[in-house]
Amino acid sequence: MPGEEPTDPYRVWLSEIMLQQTTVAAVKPYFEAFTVRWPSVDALAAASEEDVMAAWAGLGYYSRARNLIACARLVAERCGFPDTEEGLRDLPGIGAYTAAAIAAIAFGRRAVVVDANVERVVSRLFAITEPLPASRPTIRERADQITPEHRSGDFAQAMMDLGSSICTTRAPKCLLCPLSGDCAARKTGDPARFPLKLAKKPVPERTGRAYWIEREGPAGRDVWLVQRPAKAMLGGMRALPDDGWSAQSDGSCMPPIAGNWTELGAVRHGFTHAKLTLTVVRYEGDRAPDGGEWWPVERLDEAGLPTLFAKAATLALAADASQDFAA
DNA sequence: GACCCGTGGGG
DNA sequence: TCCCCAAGGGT
Repeated sequence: MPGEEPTDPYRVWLSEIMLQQTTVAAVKPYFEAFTVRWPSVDALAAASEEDVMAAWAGLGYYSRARNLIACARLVAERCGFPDTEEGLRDLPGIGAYTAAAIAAIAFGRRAVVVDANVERVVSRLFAITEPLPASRPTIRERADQITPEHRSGDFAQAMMDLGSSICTTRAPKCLLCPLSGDCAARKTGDPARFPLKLAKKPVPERTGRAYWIEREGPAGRDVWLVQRPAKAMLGGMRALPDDGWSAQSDGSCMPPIAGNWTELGAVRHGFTHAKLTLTVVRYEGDRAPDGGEWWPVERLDEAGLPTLFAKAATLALAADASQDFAA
């Protein structure tokens, strides 16, 4: 990966977007699927938004997928990626980190690449006692000082590898670390204390309901799916209808149509800033709601449901199965 | 700067 | 089980 073979800006960009706040293991199958299905930025630019969102389902942070499409279309229109940090920085979904990473790795520019790994390594190397996030400017300055003029992309990848495999958040493997002799945090005797961080706010508990509405359609069983509004949580994704729960407030418990509803159970799901208990209820009746679509239950895995609603669907289908068994 | 946005794995 | 957190960006 580092150095030798020419690095395709499209693949570098795609992998960097996918890797934002996401582990390599989680990204791998998605990266493979995307690059097979859309081998170039032009191919991705020509894809439908619906297909890309569905292909992203399960990876999380869905605004990345919306920005991915917008970015691909801009780049295709302009006949290629800009080859400077500043040019890249102006594209949707590309911030300071990603612009620096692409400029360095794909275009061989000198750039100071600072992600959470580099923050940790640098904080320890220099034993920076100011807590994050206030220490960011200092960390960036220090990172700039140790970034070489040439092959800064390889340097960045080496720093990130060091941070993810040796200079880990907990129990850093200092005995294996090539920097241990220079590490100020190691000299303090407690390197894992770095980087210092401000205490976080507690995560609220929320409750909500999801509605399972089934019919016997012309080609088999269908379930009613809706598309979530673009900007909110899980924005733009297909989902089961729900009662309007959010990270800020509980749902209303109001079903989308009147009728008999049967509680099937509940699923738990943790988001970054809220924990949710989602009760799944099934409609017993013959009316159809509006503002959505019937989706074949047999092909539900192709609907691109975010993990929360995939869990809810699994619960509903298991309840169906046990009911069929009882009958 | 603060807050919003998912998910899966490790300890 | 629970908590922490990861190759961040947008507002």
